[in-house]
Amino acid sequence: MSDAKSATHAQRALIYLRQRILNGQLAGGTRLFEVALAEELGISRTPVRAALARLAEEALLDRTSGGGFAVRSFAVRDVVDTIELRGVLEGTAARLAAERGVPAEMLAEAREIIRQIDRLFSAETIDMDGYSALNTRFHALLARMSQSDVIQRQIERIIALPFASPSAFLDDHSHQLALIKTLGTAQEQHRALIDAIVNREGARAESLAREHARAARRNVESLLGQEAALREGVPSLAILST
Amino acid sequence: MSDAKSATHAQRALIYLRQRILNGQLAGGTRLFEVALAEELGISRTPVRAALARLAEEALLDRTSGGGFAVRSFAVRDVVDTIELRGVLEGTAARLAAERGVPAEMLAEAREIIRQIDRLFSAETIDMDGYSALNTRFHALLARMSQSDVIQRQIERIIALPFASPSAFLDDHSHQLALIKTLGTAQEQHRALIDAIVNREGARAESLAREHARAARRNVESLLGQEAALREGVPSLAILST
DNA sequence: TACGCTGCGAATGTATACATAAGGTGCCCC
DNA sequence: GGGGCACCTTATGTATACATTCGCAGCGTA
Repeated sequence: MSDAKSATHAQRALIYLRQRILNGQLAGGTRLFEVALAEELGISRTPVRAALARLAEEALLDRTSGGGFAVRSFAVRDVVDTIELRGVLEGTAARLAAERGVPAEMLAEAREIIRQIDRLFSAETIDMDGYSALNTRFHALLARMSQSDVIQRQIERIIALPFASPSAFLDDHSHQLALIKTLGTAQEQHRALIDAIVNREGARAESLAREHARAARRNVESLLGQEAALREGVPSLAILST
Repeated sequence: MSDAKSATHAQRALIYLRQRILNGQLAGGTRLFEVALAEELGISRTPVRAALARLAEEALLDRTSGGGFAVRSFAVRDVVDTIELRGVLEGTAARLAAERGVPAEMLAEAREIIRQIDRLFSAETIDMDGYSALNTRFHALLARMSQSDVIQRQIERIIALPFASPSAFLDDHSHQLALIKTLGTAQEQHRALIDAIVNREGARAESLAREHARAARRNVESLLGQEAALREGVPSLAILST
C-alpha cells in the first residue's frame, strides 16, 4: 500500500488494471487470472474479483466462457465505430435538447464555457489542459441538456473509453498548428450547436453534434496513416490491438 | 439447491433477483443488502455479491455511494427514452448497413424472416409466440448487418431491458384487433427497411428504423393512458416506479 | 434548544481454506 | 500408432471469520 491513496484494495486494483489495459501493457485477448493478479498486487483474490467485475462493467474486459475474464480487443474499426457512436448519442442529446427545450441557466453555462474557450485562444500559446477541461465540461453539459438520464448515462459510458472521449488526441502535440486550426472549427461548431438548440432546430442540432464528433474520427484516421514512430506519443491509441 | 437447475449459486441468485426486479416485487430505490439476501437464499455473501455486480452491469442496479447496491428506478420517461434510444441505435445499424453494404446471405436471411412472418399472418389466428421469435430474429439480424461489434453490443445491452425489447408489449392481449393492424404496419416497415439497405439509402434506412421503434413507444403511451386494471396483464411495465 | 461528540451497530471490505469443475497431459489399451 | 480414459493440475466457486468504516442515535454540554 505504499504508493496508493485509494481507500480500498479493490479500488487500487481497479485503477492499476485499468491503467495497464489502456496502456496496452495488457494486450487484447490476454486472460486475467485472479490468483496471479492477487499475488502481483499482494492482496487476496476477493478484491481482485471485485476489480475485474467492474472492468467488465466498463467494457474493458470480456467474460470468458469458463467464468474468467480476458482483456477486450480493440481494432481500428472498433475505435472508429465507438467515436461514431458517440456522435450519434451526442446528436440525440442535442436533438432532444432542442425538442424539449433547455432551461436558461444551462444555456448561460454553455455560453460561459464558449466564452472561456475564446479567451484561451486569445493567449500567446494555447493552454491545452485548460482547453481539454472546458471541452469536457461542454460535452457533459450537452448530455445534461437532453434532460434524459438514459441518454446521459450512455454517453458517460462511452466517454469512459479514453479514445472515444471528446478530448481524445488533444495530447498529440506533433501537429500543433493543424491542431489550433481544428480547435477553431470545433469552437464554431460549439456555437452553432447552442444556436440550433436555442432555436429548437432538432435536426440541425443532431447533425452538428455528429459532425463535431467526426473531427475525432479524422484525427484517428490521420494518426493511423502516419509512421508508427509518430504514434508513440499518443496514449489514447496504445490500447489498439494490432 | 432443490428447485434450481443453474450450475452455480451465483447464477441462481442472479436469475432470482433479476426476476424480482423486473416483476416490480423489488421497487425502484430499494437497497439490497448482501447479508439479508444471502440468508433469504440460503447461501453465503460471496455468490450474492457476484450476482449484484452482474445486475449492476445489466443496469438493473445502481451502485450506492457507500459501496452497496440499490434497485434502479424506472420512471415512464425512462422507458420512453430507452425505446427512443433503441430506435436511434437500430437506426444507426441500418444506416451503417446501407453505407457499408451487406452480404447477400444476410439479405436472404432477412427476406426469409419476412416471408415467414407473412405466412403467420395468413393463418386463422396469429401465433404470437412465433411472431415474437421471428421479430426478435429480424432485429438481431439488423444489428449484425451494421457489421459493427460496437453497435451490436450496445443494441444487445438495451434490448436486455424487457420493456425496450422489440417484442415488448406483444403479450398485451387486450386489443387483439388493433394489435394485428399494428403488426401489419410493422411488417411493411421491415420490408421498406431492407429495401433501403439494399439500395444503399442510408438516411432512409435510419429514418425507417427510428419510426419502427416509435410503434413500441406509442404502445407504452397508450397503455399508460388506460385504467390501471388494463395494465395488469403487461409484465413489461411491472418495473415502472410509480 | 441546538449543536456536537462519542459509541455502538450494521454494513461492506478482506483474507483464507476448502469445494468443485474443467481442461490438459500422459499413459495405457486396443 | 491412434484414440480414449483417467488423473492431476489449475482455475473459479463458496463459505466463513475477521477487519474496517460509515452512519446514526442518544446523550451531554454550551
